[in-house]
Amino acid sequence: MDARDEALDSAFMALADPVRRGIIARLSRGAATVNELAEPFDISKQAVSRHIQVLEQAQLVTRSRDAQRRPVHLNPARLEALTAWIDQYRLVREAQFRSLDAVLQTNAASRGTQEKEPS
Amino acid sequence: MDARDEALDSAFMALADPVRRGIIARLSRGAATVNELAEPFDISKQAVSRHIQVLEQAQLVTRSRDAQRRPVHLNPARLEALTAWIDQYRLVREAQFRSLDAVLQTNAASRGTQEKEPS
DNA sequence: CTTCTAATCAACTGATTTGTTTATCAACTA
DNA sequence: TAGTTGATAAACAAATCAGTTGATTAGAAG
Repeated sequence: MDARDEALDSAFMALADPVRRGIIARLSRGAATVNELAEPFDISKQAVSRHIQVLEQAQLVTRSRDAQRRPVHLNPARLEALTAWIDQYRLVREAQFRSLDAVLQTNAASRGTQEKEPS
Repeated sequence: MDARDEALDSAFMALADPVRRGIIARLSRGAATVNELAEPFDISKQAVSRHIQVLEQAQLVTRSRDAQRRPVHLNPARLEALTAWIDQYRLVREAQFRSLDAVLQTNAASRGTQEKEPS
């Protein structure tokens, strides 16, 4: 059992906010500063700064230094970790659905639709 | 700009909890009842019931009826929607990294490692 | 030194989340 | 009928989160 993974906790939580997802979307086109990232949103720069801290703690973004600026960079590796977790279960289920399809095709609806667990 | 998507809000939020991720993991091996899902956790069945409601509201799971039981089923389509969102940005960034690699190889480190923010 | 800019810290408020316990509902069973 | 089981609802406390405003650090530029 995984499910005791704080990295997944913080990463999924970080993406559960439209502002933070907007920041991710912006960063996919290149690094940006806090002021640049805050511009499209109707909240204070302090609020955006804390959103970025949330993303940074989740390791979805990293930060560098350029004089008094602190550009934010996307970290695709963490995003990949999330898709890996999801696919781990999504693909299993879909494989089972495909198997079910195969069984139904093989049996060719030979018996009456007896369903205890409906699909 | 998407980022105003409440379905993504609720889905990512739902996965930001180890109990709910454990439920997803269990359901990837087949449907289960609340009591079965609650068994591995050290919290009350009521708490698990509400976790399932969170997953249901996020449309990550569905429920059917079997007498007084209410089996919970995984909904792989929603999981796929999450990977689709993530990949939308992850792949862009990784493509840019590959392009950067190509540029670096072409230039063959001809100039000193000058890293500013290419704005 | 003084001022401006980029960014963060601190304190506070209101809303939301997570868990508990108690009580209730609905369907099966004896 | 009464009793049992599966599941939920309601009310509450503790913790956390998202936003605000105001003050503060650190570096750049005058």
